[in-house]
Formats: sequence, C-alpha cells, structure tokens
Amino acid sequence: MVSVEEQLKSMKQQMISKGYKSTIQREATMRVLLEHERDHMSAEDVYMRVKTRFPEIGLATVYRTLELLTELHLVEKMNFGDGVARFDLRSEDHEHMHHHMICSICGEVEEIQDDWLSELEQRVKREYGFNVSDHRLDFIGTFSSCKHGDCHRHRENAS
Amino acid sequence: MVSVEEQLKSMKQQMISKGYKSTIQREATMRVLLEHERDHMSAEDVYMRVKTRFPEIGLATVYRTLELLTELHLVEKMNFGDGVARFDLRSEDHEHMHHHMICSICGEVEEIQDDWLSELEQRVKREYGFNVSDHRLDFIGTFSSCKHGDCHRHRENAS
DNA sequence: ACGTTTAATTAGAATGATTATAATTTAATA
DNA sequence: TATTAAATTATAATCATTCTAATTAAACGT
Repeated sequence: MVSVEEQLKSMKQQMISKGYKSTIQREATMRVLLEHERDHMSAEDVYMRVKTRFPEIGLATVYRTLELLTELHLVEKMNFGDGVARFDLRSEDHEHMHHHMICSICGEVEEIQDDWLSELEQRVKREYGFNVSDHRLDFIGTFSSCKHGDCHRHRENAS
Repeated sequence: MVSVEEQLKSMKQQMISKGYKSTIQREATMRVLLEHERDHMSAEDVYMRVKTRFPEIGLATVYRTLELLTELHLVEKMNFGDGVARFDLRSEDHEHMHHHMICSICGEVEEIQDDWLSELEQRVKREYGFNVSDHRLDFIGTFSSCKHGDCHRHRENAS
C-alpha cells in the first residue's frame, strides 16, 4: 500500500526527528531492507546487497545502521540460534505481530502473520506481574514438503 | 524428588547406551548443570564453575560436552539475543514445557513452568502443514519490581 | 587385570560475527 | 559558506565458539 519511496521518506524523517543524520549509506541500507521486507537477512547479507549498489560502504556501517534502526524500532533483530543475527523491517501494520516456523531439515524460516499471544500476555501480567512489551514465538519442526525430501537448500548448520 | 546422584547415573547411562564414553570431565560438567538446574548459564559460566573443582578441564571440552548433552536432549540450548548461548538441564518432568520472561531493565530471565502452546501447535499443523517438534516462547518486558528501581543487577547489554 | 582400539581431552590456534578505534569525511545548521 | 558534531572508512580488536594435532584414557575382549 505504501510505496518504497514513501516508506523511505518516513524512515528518514524518524531518524532526523530523533537527532540522527540521514546519510546516503543509511538510505542505501534502508532501501535494501525495504526491498527484502521479510527475508530474515543477516548483517552480512544486507552488506553484500548494499555493496552491489554502493561498493564503497563498509561492513561496520551496515552493522551500525542496523543497530540504529533496531533502536528506533524500525527493524527487528532476531536470533535463530545459528550464531547470526537477522534483521527484518517492521512495517507499521504488523508491528511485531508475527511468529516463526523454523524447519529443522532445511533451516528455512517462514512467518505466521498473526498475533496469537494477546491472551497469554494478559495471563503473564496477571499471574507473574510481568508487563510484556514484546515477545518471540518460534516453532521448530518440519514442513510436510521437506519431509518428502524436496527441500530447497539442505541444511549445514544445526541449532 | 530424584537425587543428584541418581540423575547423574541416569545421564551417564544414556551416554553409554548411545555409544559415548563416560568421562570425569563430562561427569563434572553434568554435576554443575544438576546443581544449577534453571540458571541459564553460558558455556563460560559452566566452565568457570567446573574449573573450581576440576581445574585441569579445558573450555573446549565443556563446549563439546554441552553440545553432546544438547544432542542427547539432556540439556536445552537457548539464545536470548545477547550473543551467548545458554544451557539448562531438561529434567524429565518438564521437558521443553516452559517459557521465559526476560526483563529489559535488568536482563534477568525467569521461567514459566507451563506449556501454553499445545493448541497453537495444532493450529500450526492444520493451517501451515508444519509439524512442530519444539518451540520457544519468550516474553520481553519488565517485572513490576524492576519498574520501581529495586533491580538486582543493572543491565549492561541490550538485545 | 592387561592391551588394544578408538573416542575424548588438552592447549592453543583458527574462525566468524560483531564492535571499537583513529583518522577522515560529510550532513545539518547558523 | 563555515562550523561543528556526528557518521564513515579501514582496520584492528574482541568475543564466543570450533578446529587441530598430539596425548590420554574408557571400554571391551582376551
């Protein structure tokens, strides 16, 4: 619904309004994120994609930008237990309202675009006096398609 | 209900029955885990504790033992997004039936000793054709006690 | 109990992801 | 346009974890 350019503009404004500068490196990084909204890219993945269009950029800059965007809650930093942090844009509409299915055969990560936890968050509040501001729900298992051997990539790293 | 010695014996038997050897280093490591059942220790934490009683042990051995125990499903390897893997014993009674509350003020991790996800796992199966073998549910937020400033340790690492 | 075999341990080096540093550049603002 | 502080660059450093080669020790059969 919202174009890449519009989203980019909005992100830049949020940066500036918080006192951060809008640079071409940050813009390039955000653009890559916008074009791979739900790809669960590692910092290295993002770096490589940014580099194809902006070869002078440094890896550290990408790391710092991703960190900044995480602080601003514009991207979500995730961790699937393989030792690499992964980053996704948080589009306004589905904030952190999604969960993951992680295939233990091929490592593929798919999303569930729903928030199934509202009730449980209430319960945590009631029973434990814990105010939930965020959550993470990952299911580990196998897709029926993977069980039958027709997996995309075959897995090289264990959780 | 089960004594440390009994649990240790059972763990050793499981090792041997799977073709692995029972060594004093592994025993020392398991003993530490048994004595810190739900402490979410990092490999380094475990190493330091083992080392007080068995100073000749190497860090790599602890890592390898934790990895082995994870494979045997005797310990659970977790990841709270701070870049360090954490390990807990899986006592027979509550397998992986627990969730975490992670305080964003002090970093403390507390457990919910319940499985709230059975229904959701059915739903994942039905709606996505994904067979769940395990899951992870973490709530991020604040304990009421922490909001009032009386926190144990103050936080130095962000998620 | 003893030797053989093979896995496990050790110390230390290597790796891979991430973060810090110091010098240089650039965006924002007057 | 000049100033100033923040951002970037390249590179070194760090941290967690894994690998390697040489040595030690469990398990098993005799």
